[in-house]
Amino acid sequence: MESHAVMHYRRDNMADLLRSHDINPTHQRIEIAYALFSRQAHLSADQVMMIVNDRHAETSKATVYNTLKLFLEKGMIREVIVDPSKVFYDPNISPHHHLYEVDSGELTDIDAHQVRIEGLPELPENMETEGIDLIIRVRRKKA
Amino acid sequence: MESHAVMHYRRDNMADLLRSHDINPTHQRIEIAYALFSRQAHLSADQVMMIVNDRHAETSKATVYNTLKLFLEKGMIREVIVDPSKVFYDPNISPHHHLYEVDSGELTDIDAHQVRIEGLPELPENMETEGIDLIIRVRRKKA
DNA sequence: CCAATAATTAGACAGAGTCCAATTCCTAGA
DNA sequence: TCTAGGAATTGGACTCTGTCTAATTATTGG
Ligand SMILES: [Mn+2]
Ligand SMILES: [Mn+2]
Ligand SMILES: [Zn+2]
Ligand SMILES: [Zn+2]
Repeated sequence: MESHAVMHYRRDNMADLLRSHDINPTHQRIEIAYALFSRQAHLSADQVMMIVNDRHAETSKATVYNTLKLFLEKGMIREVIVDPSKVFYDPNISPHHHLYEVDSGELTDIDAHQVRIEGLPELPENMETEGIDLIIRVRRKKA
Repeated sequence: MESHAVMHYRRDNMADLLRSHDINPTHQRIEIAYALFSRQAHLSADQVMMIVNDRHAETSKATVYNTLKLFLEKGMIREVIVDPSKVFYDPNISPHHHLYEVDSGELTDIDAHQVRIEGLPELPENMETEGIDLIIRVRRKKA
């Protein structure tokens, strides 16, 4: 007996997920959300574009970028900045860090609850933390 | 009486600095190193380009990019990936983290010695850490 | 001084992301 | 059911960062 069922994201969950983040569900938005959430993977805009238009073209580049930005603003996804050439979008919004394999570009999640960061300096009074990004850059040992 | 004199980088230090990193000093490389080290600032390639060609054009875009990459390979500078649109180059190679003011793009150093990061998972046997990047993203409090 | 090598260069090119005006879609009300 | 108007989508031009290449220029050791 499982105490926590693994969340499965199906296409027909997407409209509710979108609405719960104050986003009007449309065909394109549902497809883009489904690309990210069904895979639970870190995808670039270009990868989202290819996934969504795999069978037949139906979503423009402008819409992919508009939509990812909208999801971001509404807090439905996160962005991960590790590769200087492209942004990755992350359907996992729970507090977590990243392990980045620099050669392959593979990104792995690290639960933030098991990590403690201590000794950070106080922020100036008029500043507030928006987020703390911890990235472990790893590479395959040579030879 | 100061126990530690603040390091001042002058144009005529640059050739030795370059040589100490196994880099052949040339006019362009000296100018680019001087742009970074005299300011001790985090600069984008484009900013370096503008600084170096401020008085009169003498260094091409290709050379700026070639040279920054060379400095990086030789471990003379670091790169900082926080902004999705451009890389920052950092003349400070001592272990440190970054505070990033997302609205202005301003980057501030945080000495790594005063920060402890605990609870990171073990790496797979065939992997090695290349670096740990900790970025505190802050924004000005609204109103 | 000369030949070999190293460094620089202009400019073409590529990829990520933005922008805009025109079109299409959706929905609330009549 | 029809329609007006706001919301969303679109193609494609555009910008910006960074790469590449073949030609030129600078440096160096003999
Ligand atoms: Mn479809
Ligand atoms: Mn000069
Ligand atoms: Zn993640
Ligand atoms: Zn720094």
